[in-house]
Amino acid sequence: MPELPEVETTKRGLEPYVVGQTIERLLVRDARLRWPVAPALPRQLKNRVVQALERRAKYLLFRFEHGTVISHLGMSGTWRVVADVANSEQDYRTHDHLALRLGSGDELRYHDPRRFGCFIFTKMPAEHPLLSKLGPEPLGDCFDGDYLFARSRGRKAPVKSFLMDNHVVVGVGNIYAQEALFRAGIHPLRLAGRVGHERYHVLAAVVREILTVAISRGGTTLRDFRSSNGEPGYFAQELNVYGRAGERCHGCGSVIKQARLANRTTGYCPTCQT
DNA sequence: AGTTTAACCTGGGTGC
DNA sequence: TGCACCCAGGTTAAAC
Repeated sequence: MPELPEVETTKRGLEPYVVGQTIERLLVRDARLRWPVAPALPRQLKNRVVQALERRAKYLLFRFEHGTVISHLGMSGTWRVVADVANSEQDYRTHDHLALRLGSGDELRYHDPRRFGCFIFTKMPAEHPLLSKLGPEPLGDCFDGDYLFARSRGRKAPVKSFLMDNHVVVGVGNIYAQEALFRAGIHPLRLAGRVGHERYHVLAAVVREILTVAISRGGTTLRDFRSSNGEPGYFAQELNVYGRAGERCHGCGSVIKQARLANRTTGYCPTCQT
């Protein structure tokens, strides 16, 4: 589920429930996430106050006075808020791996069937390997066509791989990489170093627009964090190539093709994308 | 150093 | 029903 827009939506949804709250208890029901949840973590967080909840790339950052929890949703992670938890403590669902009991009486529960997510505490987040090498935010000021053009010179990887590289720019996942390249008219297999300045200008603008629109969609589908999440709609109606192999291009009517790139399915229009 | 590949997991769908 | 396979919104570490 989580691409950048959903992580952002999750962050905005949790924020009012968690910021300023004291962690009364962290319950680790299953520590086997991408990296095991440290046995010391419940003790480290007990009675600490969440100063802020932020997003960097697809990471959620729980800020405390003494450090930061770096959390990721992996491929299948979700958070939800359970209100008045004293009366519903036993209704944990399968794959509810973490439970954060808050001073308010609410409980934040982390659910992740595939367990690709993580929940790591560090005192120096800026130096943490997971964060220190990340590229700029796609919705931030540093990301534009000039930047992409400069970074891509000499690169021989396909432009789609380049766009999905977290060292280049963060938050562009498999769906939005495909959709952005379609809208920019760029073939996903074209070498990054052989895409021109003007096309990178278009690509950067399109990435921004797609993510911005998707965030607005996520905000509507995931607004109620106190009930179980409905499946996000992602803007299924606006999808042009993702999951559409064999169907007709919305632009020209050609049959959408599919390629395998870095083990990821990649749809594209052989006519519109060059 | 840049690029590709394998690996981490569960669950849902498909085909035999 | 069962089973064997393939696929899935991500990312790192290892291998070319």
